[in-house]
Amino acid sequence: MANIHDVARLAGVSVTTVSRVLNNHPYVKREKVEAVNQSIKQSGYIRNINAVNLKKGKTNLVGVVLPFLDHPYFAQLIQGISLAASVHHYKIVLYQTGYLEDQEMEALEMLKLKQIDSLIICSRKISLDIVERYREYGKIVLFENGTDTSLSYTFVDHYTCFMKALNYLYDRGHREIGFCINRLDGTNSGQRERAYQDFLEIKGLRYNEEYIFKGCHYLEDGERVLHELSGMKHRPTALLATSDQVAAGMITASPTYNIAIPDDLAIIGFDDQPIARAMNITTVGIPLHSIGELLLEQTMSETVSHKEVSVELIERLTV
Amino acid sequence: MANIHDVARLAGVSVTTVSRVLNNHPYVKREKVEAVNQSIKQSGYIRNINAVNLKKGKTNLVGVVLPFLDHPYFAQLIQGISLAASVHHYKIVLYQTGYLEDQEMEALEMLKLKQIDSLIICSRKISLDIVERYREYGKIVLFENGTDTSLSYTFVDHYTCFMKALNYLYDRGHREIGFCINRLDGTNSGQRERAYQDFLEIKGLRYNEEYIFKGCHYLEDGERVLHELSGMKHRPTALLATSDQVAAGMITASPTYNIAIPDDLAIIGFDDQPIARAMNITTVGIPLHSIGELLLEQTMSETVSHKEVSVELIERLTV
DNA sequence: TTGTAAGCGTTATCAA
DNA sequence: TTGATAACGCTTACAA
Repeated sequence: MANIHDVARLAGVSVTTVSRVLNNHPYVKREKVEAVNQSIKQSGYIRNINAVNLKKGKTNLVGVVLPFLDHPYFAQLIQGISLAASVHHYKIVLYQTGYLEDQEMEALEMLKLKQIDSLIICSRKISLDIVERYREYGKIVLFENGTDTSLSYTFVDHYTCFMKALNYLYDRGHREIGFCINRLDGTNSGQRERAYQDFLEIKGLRYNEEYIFKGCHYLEDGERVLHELSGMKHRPTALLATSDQVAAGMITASPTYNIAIPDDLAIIGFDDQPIARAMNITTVGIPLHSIGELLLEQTMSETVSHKEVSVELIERLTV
Repeated sequence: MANIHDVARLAGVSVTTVSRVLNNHPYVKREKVEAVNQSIKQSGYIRNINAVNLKKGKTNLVGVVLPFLDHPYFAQLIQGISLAASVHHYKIVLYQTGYLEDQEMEALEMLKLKQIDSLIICSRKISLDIVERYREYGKIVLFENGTDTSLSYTFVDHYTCFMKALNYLYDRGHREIGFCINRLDGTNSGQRERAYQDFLEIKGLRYNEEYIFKGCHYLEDGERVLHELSGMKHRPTALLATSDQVAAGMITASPTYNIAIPDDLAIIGFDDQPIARAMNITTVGIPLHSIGELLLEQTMSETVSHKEVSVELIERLTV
C-alpha cells in the first residue's frame, strides 16, 4: 500500500504538502493541490488511520453504553448513532451493560485509559456523580435530562410527554388511568411518575397503586399486564404503555381476555416504532434515529450542550 | 500517561525487555519479569493500542455485516459477537446494509483498504463470487452454509432443521403443512424450501402454493399470515414460522380469527428467543449467542474452517 | 508557500 | 538473556 511518501514523490512535493492537502490546510498552491490529488488517485493511496491516531493521540472510537440490544428502542438508537458515526469516520464500541454497575464502570474506565475518545450513555444504573468524575478523561454525552449536570445531553421531556398523553385521555373522558413502567430508578421513569402524580392532583383524581404496572419492557410484559388487568375488580379504562412493544403486547392479548381496545381499554404507546404503525397504535413519537445522530454530534463538539428533542402524539386507533 | 519508556526506566531494564514481558515472549529472567510487572502497576501504564496497531499493521477492528439490528435474531447474534470481541480486544464496526448491495460492497471495500482486519457477514444479498474476490484482503467469515466456498463459515443446517420439524408435525398426524419464509433468495431460505419439497415427495403429499407465506420477518407478519389464513378455504393444519417473532405474531392474532392453537393450527417457531419461552412456543433452538462467538473466533484464526452448529427441537405447547 | 526533521509509542532485528 | 536502534506512517513546529 502506498504511503504519504510515495504520494509526495509522485507529485514532486514534500510529505508536508501532501499532509496539508489531506487535511485541507491553507497555503498550498492550486497546482500542487491538484498534483497531490492526482497522485493520490493514481497510487490508490489510503491514509493509515493508526498512524494518524497515534500522532494525534486519539482513537476515533466512541463508546456506547446501553443495557440491551434486543429491544427496538435501543436498536433504533444505535442505528442512528452508528450511521452518524460512519459519516464522521468514527467507530462504535458497544458496551452492553445489562444495567450492571461494574459493566458501566468498565466503559468509564476505558475512557480514562484512552481506549475510546468519548462515551455516549444511552441508559444507566450508575450514579451521575460517578459519571461526572470521568468527565476530565473525554467527552461524555447522556441521553436523558440531566438538568443539574455539567455533561452534554440530549433529552426528551418525559414529564411533558406523559402529561400530554394523560390529558389527551382525560379529554376523551377517561378518569381511571394507569400506566406501565420499566425500571423504578431510571431518570425517565422518575419523570413519568412525577407527571402522573401531578396530573392526578391537578385533576383531583384518586391515586391507585394497582394502576401502576412495573417491570414492563417487552411485548410479553404487555400481555402479562392484560392478564393481571383481567383479574382486577376495578380496572383502569386507559393505560399508558412503557413503549409500543408493551402496547402491542396488550393489544395482542386483549382478545384472550375479552377486552375490547379501545372501548374497554384505551392504550397509548411510546416511541412510534414500526410495530405501532403496523398495529395502528396511538403513540407518542420519539425520534430515536435523530436522537442518535444528535448524541454522536455532541460527542464531537468542543462545547457542552443540552438539546431537547420534541415529540408529538400520533393519533391512531387505540384511544 | 506513562509509556513503555517510563516503565523501562522504573524497572531498570530496556524497552525491549518491557515489550517482551508485555507480549509474553520467552527469554526474560524471572526477576525482570516481576520488576517490569511491578512498575507497570506502579505507573498505571496502559499499552497504546494505536502504536501497537501502527507497528503491526492492523486495526483490531472487525466489520460485521447485517441487514438490520432491530430484530432479536440479529441482536442476539451481534451480542455474541461483541462479547467475544471484547474478550479478544477487538472492536466491532457495524455495517447495516438493509440488504443493499452497495452497502455490502462498502464493507468489503473497507476490508480492502485495511480499515478493518476482517469481516463477518451475517446475512447478505451480494453474490458469493464477489465476496470471494475480497478474500485476499483479510479474513472473511460467513454465517451460512457455503459448501462450495473457500471462505470460513459457521452454519446451521437449515435443511435438516426444517426436515426435523416437518417430520415432527407429520408424526403428530399433520398432513397439510405450510411454512413461512422471509426472503426468497437467501441461502437459508433456499435450504428450507428444498427440505419442504423433498419432504412432500417422500411422504407423497401434495404441493400447495398457498401454504407458503412469503415476506415473514417481524411479529406483525405473523399476524398478517393468520389474517390470510382465515380467508382460505383449505387451511393448513400446521405451520413452520420463519422465526419465533413470526410465530408469536400468529399466536397473538389467533383469538381474533377464532383459530385455536394448537388444535386448529399447530405452530413451530425458530431460534428459541426469549419470546418463545414466554409464550410457550414449540421451536427449533438456534444458539445465536454461541454462533456469534464462533464467528468471531474464526475471524482470528489463521486457517479456514467450517463449523456446523447443532440445533434441537424444543417441545412446548404450540404443537 | 514550502520543506526538513522530530516525534507519537510500539515491535522486531540484530548484535552482544 | 538483554539492549540499541530502526522502522511503522503520519502531523506539525520551525525554518526558509
